[in-house]
Amino acid sequence: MRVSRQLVEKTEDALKAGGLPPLAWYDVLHELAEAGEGGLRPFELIDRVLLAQYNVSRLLARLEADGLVERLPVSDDGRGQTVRITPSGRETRRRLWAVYGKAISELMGDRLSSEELEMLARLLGRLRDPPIME
Amino acid sequence: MRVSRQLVEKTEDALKAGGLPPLAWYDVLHELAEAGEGGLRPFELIDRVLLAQYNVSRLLARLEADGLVERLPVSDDGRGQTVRITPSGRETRRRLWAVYGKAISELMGDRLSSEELEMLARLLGRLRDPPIME
DNA sequence: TCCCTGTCGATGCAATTGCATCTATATGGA
DNA sequence: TCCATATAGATGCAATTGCATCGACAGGGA
Repeated sequence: MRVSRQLVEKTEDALKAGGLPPLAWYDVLHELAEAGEGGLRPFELIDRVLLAQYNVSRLLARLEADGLVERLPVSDDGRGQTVRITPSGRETRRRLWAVYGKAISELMGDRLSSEELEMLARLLGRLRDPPIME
Repeated sequence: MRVSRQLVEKTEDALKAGGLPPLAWYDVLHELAEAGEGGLRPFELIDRVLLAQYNVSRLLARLEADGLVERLPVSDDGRGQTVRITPSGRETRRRLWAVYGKAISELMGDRLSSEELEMLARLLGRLRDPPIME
């Protein structure tokens, strides 16, 4: 817990220092970028990014207000919507990654060998729910 | 990040289900219990529990309002105070631990062997700041 | 067709967090 | 002694989070 807190905190600090939005924005933009032009439904986002429903709802509102995503009505479900990343959103994601990726390599890559990193990933994977056994 | 989020979330859920306060309360009560009758100054607490200063200040106010800690003026520094855990605070800590400890064994102890747990602790220790090299 | 129940997403309200700043005291130097 | 600076801790205000609930639509059975 302590380690993950420290890592997140330092990464958030680096983002703030660069005048960039928080890590959660990266997560969402990343998933949406992966999803491509088809976009994603908010409920799909929810189980990918480990944020509560109301949190996703509000984060999407902020992303939309900043022009980073757009919401499209979905034809076969009147309740829903599809969220798609915009070019500006891709650009922001790229800038976030420049800082985020750098933080990861400094905080992790530089401290552990690749064997150790793999071992760490394997052990943590076993703690995931659902567990990843490999 | 994902794993630690899940672990914290599940542990918090277990605490809530038991009508208990959040994990941060445990951390502080734990440190104060370790510190014994001498208590701790708030600033000492801050670097032990990885909470921001204003966060500690407010958490202590809540703990005091609940009668779990008491604040004593400190003779040789008029700005400061000493925070000491009360019997009721020790009791609460005990009840928190019953749930917290159980969560740890279910979420970690049951999923990894003791060799793996030790390996995990060693790897994470290397990521700490300051790093623990052993 | 008409409910009943379930799912999608939004939101009012209270609690918490983050940020900046403030007050009060301490400490060291001119 | 007096002042400048530093440290301990609190707090006003805005943003975010958590909780509960709501409104809207979907889907299935009577």
